[in-house]
Amino acid sequence: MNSVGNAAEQENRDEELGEEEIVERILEAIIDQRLPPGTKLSEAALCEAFGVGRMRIRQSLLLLSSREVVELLPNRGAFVASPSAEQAREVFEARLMIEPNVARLAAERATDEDLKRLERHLQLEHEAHRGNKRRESIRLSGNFHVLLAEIADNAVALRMVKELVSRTSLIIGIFGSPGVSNCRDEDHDEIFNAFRTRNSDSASSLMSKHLKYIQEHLELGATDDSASDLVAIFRK
Amino acid sequence: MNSVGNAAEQENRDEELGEEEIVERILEAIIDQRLPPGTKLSEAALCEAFGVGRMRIRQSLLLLSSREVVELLPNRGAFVASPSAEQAREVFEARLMIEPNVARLAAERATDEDLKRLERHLQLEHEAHRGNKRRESIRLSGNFHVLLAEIADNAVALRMVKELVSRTSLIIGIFGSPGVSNCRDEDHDEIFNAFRTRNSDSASSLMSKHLKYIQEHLELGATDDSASDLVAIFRK
DNA sequence: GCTAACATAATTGTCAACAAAAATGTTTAT
DNA sequence: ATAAACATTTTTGTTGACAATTATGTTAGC
Repeated sequence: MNSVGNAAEQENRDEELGEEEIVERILEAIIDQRLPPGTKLSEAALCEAFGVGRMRIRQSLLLLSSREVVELLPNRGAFVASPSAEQAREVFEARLMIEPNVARLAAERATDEDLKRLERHLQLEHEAHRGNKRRESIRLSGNFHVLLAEIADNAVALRMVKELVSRTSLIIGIFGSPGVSNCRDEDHDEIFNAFRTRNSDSASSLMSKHLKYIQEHLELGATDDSASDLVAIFRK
Repeated sequence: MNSVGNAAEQENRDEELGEEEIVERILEAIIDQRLPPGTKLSEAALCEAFGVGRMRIRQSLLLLSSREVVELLPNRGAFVASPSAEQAREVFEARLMIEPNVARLAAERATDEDLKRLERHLQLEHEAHRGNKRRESIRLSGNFHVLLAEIADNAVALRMVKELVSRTSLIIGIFGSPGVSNCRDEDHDEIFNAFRTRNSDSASSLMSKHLKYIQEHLELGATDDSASDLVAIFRK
């Protein structure tokens, strides 16, 4: 009926949803690419989808826009952000600043329990990869990076990595090669090996190479402006 | 009359204020320590102060809370955040991840015009320092770091540095030695010299040392929880 | 005099109606 | 037939009133 999602109102039994949950749900859908860049997020549709009042939705969209994952145009409404090539470069530049350091700290601080968590996670990644389930694969790939930030045990860095990973999902959706899953899990495996041997320098530099690899396999430089996809699509 | 500010309604002539401006104004007051940590930000007072409706204020406070500079307690209202010692450590750890890299990039990318801007800024810092004007000094010290992020020309990093600098102002207000201004401008001068000679490695490592210096001159480890300041104050 | 229960006031959270703007569809004139 | 002007519908933005919760002040009981 509406384009946002047909899993509506299955959560009505549990009283009401907080805005934090709504943000998380929408974010998840964006990361999974069920909500591709440019999608209109109409307030009415979201109200029905989550069974909440307009105010909640409005706050949630404002929060999402503050994370740069939703664009809020005055009197026009909310849209899933479609990052430009320039923004994509900035996101990766920022990731290269932060995540090698996060990986280093995580390698230093990981407990045995953390290593087990990582191992379980990598198994899931492999299964999703072998099963050729693209959505699941992208989601888990991103989650690996978030998991490292959790292990690094720094809430500030965690928030930043979460935002950068979300935006990267959008970037891959726009500039990524259609068939290929962009994080190859061999890279993640290598990083995990550095963790097992407590080689934090190695973890850091491997993360650096990994991010550069992802960026180099994007097709930046082409589609200049995101004015409207239609004009780009229908000119040969 | 109200505790928030007596410079009320001087902006009514220019139609209305957008939430972005309100956020910026409140943020500025927090950075200047005119709004110390823990201050209640009542909606009604802010409405009067800025001459806008309650919705604008509500949105602004939500935005500020998403930047971790305002704490939003359900049914209790908004308060200026008072970071814990643990959070302070996390903020500086994050700054140490990001800002040395920002300084390196800025040193590589600075135009002649940028160098002039930096020089002018350092003059202002010196004047504020000599004039013993603490507020202005803190504000300008923070602004130096933001200025580097602008020169580095990365919007993502700029946003992060802005947030981290804001939170650092709160941290200094809580854990800083009362009399001393925490950024010594000699450090900033040295970093600027690295810029002049285009020594980006030096800029990076100087920034690292600078941040460590600031952190070491805080008194972390003491006041564990920020339950309520009063109980801590009135127990001898 | 001190504590607990109650009543009052103030503040925050929510909703529904209304206003404003934009997108869409229709008519009309050239 | 095309394009501009107008009307309609849809969607967003804002205001005000009301409900719910918390804070404060008062009284009653011990």
